Formats: sequence, C-alpha cells, structure tokens
Amino acid sequence: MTNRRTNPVFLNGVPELLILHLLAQKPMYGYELVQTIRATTEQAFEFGEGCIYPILHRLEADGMLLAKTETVAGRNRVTYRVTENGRKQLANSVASWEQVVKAVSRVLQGGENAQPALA
Amino acid sequence: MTNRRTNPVFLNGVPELLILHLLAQKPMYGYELVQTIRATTEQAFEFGEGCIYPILHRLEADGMLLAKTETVAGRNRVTYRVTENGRKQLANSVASWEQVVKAVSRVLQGGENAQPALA
DNA sequence: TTGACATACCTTAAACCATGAGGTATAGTG
DNA sequence: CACTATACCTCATGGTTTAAGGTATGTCAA
Repeated sequence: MTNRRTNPVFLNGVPELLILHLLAQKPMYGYELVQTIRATTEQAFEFGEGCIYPILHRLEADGMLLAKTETVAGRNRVTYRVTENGRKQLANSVASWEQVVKAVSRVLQGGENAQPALA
Repeated sequence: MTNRRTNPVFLNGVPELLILHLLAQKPMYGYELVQTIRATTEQAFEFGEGCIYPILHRLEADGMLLAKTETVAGRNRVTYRVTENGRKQLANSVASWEQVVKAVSRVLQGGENAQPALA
C-alpha cells in the first residue's frame, strides 16, 4: 500500500520508445534526455538516470545507437544518434505502441455492444 | 534474442485496468475474463491465467473486488464484481492511463511541427 | 573558501509484473 | 478411452523500472 510511485504503472517499454524517437529527431546525451523527457511530458514522466543509461547502453550494444564521446567545458559527454536499424526499431515500437493504445481503447469503449466471449 | 513475445512490451498495469473495467460492466469469473480480453482485443492481448488470477486475488484482498463462489454444471466458478472502492480505483486507473497516452503523444508529436491530431 | 548546486557519467539491489509452464479436477465428444 | 474444453490455481523465470548510491567538474553566492 502507500503507493508512492513517481511514475504511473503503465510504463513498460515506454522509455525506450521515447529515447529512440527523441534521438531520431536530434542526437542527444543521456542527461539531456532525462531533462527533455521530463520537460516535454510536463513532469508526467520522470525517468531517472538509472532507467535511461542502461537502455542507452543496451541500444548501443544492439546496434540501434551510435555513441560519440566528447569533452565539453571539462565534462564528459556521450552523444547518441540512431542508426538505420534504430529507425526500423523505432517504427516497430511506434506501431506496437499504437496497437496497444487501440486495443485498450477497444476494451474501455466497448460497453453495451460487447459480445460474449463464451457461449 | 529472437524476441518471441506473445504480447507487446507496453503492458505494465494494463491487465488490471482492463479487469476492473470489464468487471464494472458485468460480473465475471476469471476464465471468462481471459477469453473476453482476447476476443475484445482481437488477439492483440492474450493475458494468460497466470497473469489474471493473481491480479484478481490481489484486487479482492485490497477490497476492490468481491468474490462469490458457485457451482455450475459440476464445475467451480468464482465470480467477481467491483466494489465502491473498486470503481474509484478504476477511475484513477483510467485517468492514469489517459495521462500516459497523452504524455507519449506529446513526445511523439513534438519536433515535427505536427498539428494536433484528433482520434 | 567553503558549501551548495547543477552538470554528467555510471552501477547496483530491490521491487514489480507478465510469461510460460506446470498442476488439479469435471463434463462432454468421438 | 482419449481428448478437448472448462475452471481453478501456483511458481520459477526473466525483463524492466525504481531508488539509492557513487564519481567528478564547473559555477555562484555567502
């Protein structure tokens, strides 16, 4: 009880989707992604760095992202951009997400004319 | 890897949401819920019984559902209906889900100067 | 000059959730 | 008699997010 979650419970896979999309728009580094997601969703999502960094590493290892390390103002930065495979993966993820939204809507809106599943 | 999942990866919390909604429409038993979800979503979701039953038990323990056991044609049935608290919880879950959808849309549509799309 | 804060990277244990496989039992069909 | 459908259930596994921690530099104010 005392469900003190910072984020809603519907997030499985969403961080990866958003990361791929944002990086497809413009190369970014991890810390920047964390801030951007929080700002763009108006605090609806607050994915911590412990969520974002592992995903970035995994996507890079899977060939979805390319990393470039640089030094800016004495600090390290690892900037990521999506590869061709990453764009394909993004398209799949978006389609998958839209399918989920559609399926949930179908159940939530099916009130009266819901057909009995069993005879 | 061969990502051979039956369901998409975006499902966290969705089964509970659908269960609450469906039971708010009409009392049902577990096996019926499994079939109904699969039928209503046209196979988009196929939540197994290992997913549904634990949720039913937890929701009942939390006072969101009321169970009634009966015997039909020699077989046991446990029919669930939502309580007053269950309906409140459902309203919260729906609101939460809509917030998630909205937040994801905001990110996915940002960057391309896209116009607000209507459903 | 000290301390706080923002930047920027990272790891790890724990919690949570769906999956997939297994188990029990009855009724009906071929 | 075997097989399928119904109807309940549990459990180990794996994947994902969380929350907390660690490292280090630059900036600004007291």
